[in-house]
Amino acid sequence: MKKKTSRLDVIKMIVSSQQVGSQEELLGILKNEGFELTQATLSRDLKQLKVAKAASVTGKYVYVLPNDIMYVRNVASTNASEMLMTSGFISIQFSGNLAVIKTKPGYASSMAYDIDIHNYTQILGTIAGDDTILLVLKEGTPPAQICKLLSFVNKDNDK
Amino acid sequence: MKKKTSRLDVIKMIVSSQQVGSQEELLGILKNEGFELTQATLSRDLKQLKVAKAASVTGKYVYVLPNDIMYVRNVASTNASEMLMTSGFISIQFSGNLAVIKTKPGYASSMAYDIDIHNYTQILGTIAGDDTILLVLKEGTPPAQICKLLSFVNKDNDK
DNA sequence: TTTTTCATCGTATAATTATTCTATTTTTGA
DNA sequence: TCAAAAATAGAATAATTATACGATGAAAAA
Repeated sequence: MKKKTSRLDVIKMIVSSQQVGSQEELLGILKNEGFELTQATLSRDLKQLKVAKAASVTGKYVYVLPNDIMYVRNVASTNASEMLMTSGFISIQFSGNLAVIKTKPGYASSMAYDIDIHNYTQILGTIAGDDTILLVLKEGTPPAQICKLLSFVNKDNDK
Repeated sequence: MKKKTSRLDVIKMIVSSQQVGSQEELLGILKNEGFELTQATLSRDLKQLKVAKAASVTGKYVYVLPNDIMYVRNVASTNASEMLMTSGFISIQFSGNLAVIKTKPGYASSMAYDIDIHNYTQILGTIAGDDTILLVLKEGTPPAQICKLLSFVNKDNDK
């Protein structure tokens, strides 16, 4: 009851915040959190939470929440924002599960390409004209998340 | 090599079109397709493909691809869909009342044209880039129906 | 050609995870 | 409250999957 659901919540938090490679390992972490349970119970918990074990880019198997199942974290994009920002970006607007990016003339297709190669799971695909890019977003993805992905974050001001 | 990559492709198609619950089971299906391999190799393949095993709504564990992409088998189907199947089709994904079709580079516009001329009432219109097509669907149209229209039907059975 | 390197894969086995069976606790309904 | 039903979980084990190791073959280098 109370105990179980709170345990499930903790499991979700652990799994989403660190790389857990086995149920034994997760069991140890839970123990530190004050949860005493066996591997059998944990297995049932994970099944209920629909947590999956998937290969990560590092070649290890880690547990992932159902929302992240398809998500491979490719973190080598520190310069991605720089690239985007310097390649004619003008604006981005959202409408439902679509986003429209305006660019300087001629910049759209190369910028769309830059977006494409990242294989963001939240962006199903892009179509570029000359100065406009249409992004089709995964359902339910908040605009802020897309902005963050594309590093269109407002770092200095809000106006 | 050639053999391995084609095998990986087949695995992707199988996993995306049917509910596979174990590597043994998948091994059997692959055998029917003419692939001889062991569970060890399959385990490695799945790791490379980043296929995950996750609990499904039915309470069973099934393998899932790292995204929602529906891969399609390239079998000749003699009708209008043959054209689609042989013209660079790669994958189709859905998001709300939109579908995004990925094609080989350069194939999108001709494929979109092929779709357009059918005047499907469930497809309001298409927009094509170089390797991506956006389909705007009539509201409420289930993805499966679109796949059927476009003859992306799952021919999953054991023959 | 010969050697080296690299990728692939099978065998056997280790490691991991799911489940059966049973016990205990909690909830429900009268 | 009390009995029945359902939920929860542990122990043991079955089932499943990953991997160490060695073998093989193909490509690359010498």
